[in-house]
Amino acid sequence: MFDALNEQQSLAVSHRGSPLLVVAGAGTGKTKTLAARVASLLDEGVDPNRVLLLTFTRRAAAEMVSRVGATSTERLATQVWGGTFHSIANRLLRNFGQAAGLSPSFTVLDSADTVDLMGLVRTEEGFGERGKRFPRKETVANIYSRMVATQAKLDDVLETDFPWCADHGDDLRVIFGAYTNQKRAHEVLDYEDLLLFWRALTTSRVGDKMRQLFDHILVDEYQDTNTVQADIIRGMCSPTTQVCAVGDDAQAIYGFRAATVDNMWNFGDHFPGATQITLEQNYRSTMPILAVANGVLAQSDVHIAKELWSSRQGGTRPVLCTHYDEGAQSTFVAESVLDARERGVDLQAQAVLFRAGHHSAGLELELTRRDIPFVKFGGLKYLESGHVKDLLALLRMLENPSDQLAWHRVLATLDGVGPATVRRVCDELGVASEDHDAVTRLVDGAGRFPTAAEAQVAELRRSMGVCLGHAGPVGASLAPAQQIDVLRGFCELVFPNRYDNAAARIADIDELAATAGSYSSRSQFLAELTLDPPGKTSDRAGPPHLDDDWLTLSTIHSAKGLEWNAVHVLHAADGNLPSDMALGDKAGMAEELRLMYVALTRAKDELTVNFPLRFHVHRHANDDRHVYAQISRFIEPVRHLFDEQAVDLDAPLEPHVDLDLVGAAVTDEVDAMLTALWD
DNA sequence: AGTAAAAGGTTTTTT
DNA sequence: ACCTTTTACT
Repeated sequence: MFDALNEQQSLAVSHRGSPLLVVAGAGTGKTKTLAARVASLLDEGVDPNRVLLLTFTRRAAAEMVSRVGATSTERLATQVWGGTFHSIANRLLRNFGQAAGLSPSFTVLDSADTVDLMGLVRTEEGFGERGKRFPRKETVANIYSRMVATQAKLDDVLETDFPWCADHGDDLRVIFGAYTNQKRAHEVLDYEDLLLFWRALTTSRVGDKMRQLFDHILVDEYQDTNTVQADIIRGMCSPTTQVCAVGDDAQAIYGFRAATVDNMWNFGDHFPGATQITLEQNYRSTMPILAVANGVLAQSDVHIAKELWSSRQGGTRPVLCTHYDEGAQSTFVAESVLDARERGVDLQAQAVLFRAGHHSAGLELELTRRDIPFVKFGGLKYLESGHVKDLLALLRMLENPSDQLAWHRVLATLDGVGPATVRRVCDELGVASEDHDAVTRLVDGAGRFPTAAEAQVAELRRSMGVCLGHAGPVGASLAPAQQIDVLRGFCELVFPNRYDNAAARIADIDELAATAGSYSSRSQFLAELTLDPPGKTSDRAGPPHLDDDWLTLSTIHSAKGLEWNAVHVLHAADGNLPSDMALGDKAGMAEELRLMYVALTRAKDELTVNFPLRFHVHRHANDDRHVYAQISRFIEPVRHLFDEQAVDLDAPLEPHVDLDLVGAAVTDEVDAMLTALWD
C-alpha cells in the first residue's frame, strides 16, 4: 500500500534520529506519509504504546490509525496513542494530574458549558448599568479563551481584538475571577486548562515520568499549534525522544485560536539539529486548478518556499461565476451540483465551501426545496442547540448530582421558575453538598416549586426516579437510550413553552436516543459526546439518513485536510472572503488569503468560484438592505486563469420602485376601509 | 420580589 | 434566529 511513495515521502518515512520537520504542501500525500512513518516504526518493532500521534481532530486520528492498521496488524495500530492535544491531555491528566492537585475524576467543560458558566456567573455578579449593553456570553467566553491562549493581558486583548468591549474591562475581571473560582470549586477543567495543566506537569516532579512514556512523537497540522502546544511538545521530549512534525505554513488558518506559524518557522531553533523535508508533488488536483491556487498563494509575502506541481496536466479550467445576488448563486450551485451528478460525479464527491456558517443559509433552503440531501459541517453544532443541551443536562444531573450547571439549566426550563427560584431550590436540595444525593432528595419530594410548575415537577421527579433505577440497586439502572426515552416525557411537557418548533426538537431527542443505543454506560456516552461531538446539524430537512448519497456543505475551516472531485466556493466577495472583520489587519488579511488557498486546493477535478454581486448587509436580514460587492481581492489577480460565466446579471425585479408604490396605494385603500369601521 | 413578555441589538472561523 | 435589556404583570 505504501510502495508508491515518492523520493521525499520515503525520506520522511525512513528518517531517524534528528528532529524532523516535513513541510507538506496541499495534496502532497501528507496523511499517507505520516501513516507510513508510523507503520514503518511498528514494523521495526517499536512498541505502539510508546508512539504519540497528535492530530488536529479526532477524525484525523481515527483515519490515521485505520490507515496504519491496513499495513501493520490492526491490533498494534490501535495501541498507538492517537488523538488531539486536548484528548491526550485529558488522558494524561487522569494519571498524572494528582501531582498538580487535580482530582482524577475531574470533568471537562466543552465550549458550550464554558459559555453557560460565563452566563451564570455574570448574572450572579449582577451587572447591567442602565443603557450600557453588556457583551453576549459567547463573546465573554471568546475574550477569555483568547486571552488565555495567547497569554496576553486582558487590556491588550480587548484593545486589539475586542475594541467594542473595552468599556467592560473591570466587569470582565470580576467575571473571570468568579468563573475560575467556580471551576476550581467543582473540579472542572475547560479546554484551555487541559493544555495549561499538561504543560505545567512537564516541568513538575512527574515530568520525567511523562517523558519516559514515549519514544516517538508525531504532530500533524503543526502550523495550527499555538505557543502552549509547542511548549508541550518540547516539554515531552527527553534527549532520546524522536520528534516529527508535519505541516504547511501556507495553510495556517487558526490564528484566531492563537495558533502561530512561528512554531514552524522556528522549528530549527526549538529543536536543534532538525532536518527539513519538503513535499511539493501534488497528487490531488489538476494543473489548471493548481495554477489558480499557486497564483493566490503568490500574493502572500512570506512562507516556506514551495511551488506545487502535478502530473495531471489536463482537465477543465476552473470556472469563475458572477451572479446577480445570493439567490441566483444558490440556484446556480444547486443546478450545477445536479448537473455534475448527471455526468457521474456522486454527491459524495462534491462539496460546497464557504467562509462563515451562515453563508450557506440560502443554499440550504434551495437544496431542501429540491430534495437534494446534504450534510453541513461547521457552523452551529448539533450539541450546542438548546434542546439537546436540555436533555444532556438531565443526564448529567443523574451522572453527577452536584453538577450545578446542569441543575440550573433543567430547573430554569420550568414554568414560573427564574434565577431566584433556581438558587433557592438548589440550596434546599443541597446540590453543592458533598453527598451527591440531591437528585434522590428531589425524587423523594424535596424542594418547593411554584404552582405553575406542579405538573412539570411531578414528571421530572417521576422520570428521574425511573432513571435512578429505584427498583433495583444503584448502577443496575436502565441503558442510556432507555433513559433518554424516559426523559423524553419531560421534554414534551417543557419544550412547547420554550421553543416554537417543539415537534422537530423532540424528533432530535429521538435521534439522540438512537445514537445512545450503542452505549451501555451513561458516563461513557456523555464523555464520548463531549470529546467527539457529531458535527452535523440535523434539524433541517437535510439528510433523511445515512443510506443515501449526500452533498457536503462545510466551512473552509472544517474542510481542512479533505478533498472532493468537484468543489464550489461561495461568496468570493470582498467582505465575505476576505471577511470584513479582517480588513485593515495585516496578519488577519494574510490568514484570509490562506483560507482562500485552502478552499481552492480541496478540489481534484472541478472547481467553481462563485461571486454574487450583492449581498445583505445584516447577517440575519429580514429586510432587503444590501450592498454591491467587489470580487474578492485574492481572485481578481488570477482572473485570467478562470473561464468566466455570468448568470442572470439583470435584476429579476427591476421595477422595484413601482411595486412599492402600488403596495403603498393598496395598503392605503385597505386601511381607509378599516378605519371607516370605527370612525 | 421575581417572572414573563415585548422591545431592541447583533462582529467569523473551533479543539 | 438568539441574546440582552426593559417593561409590565403577578
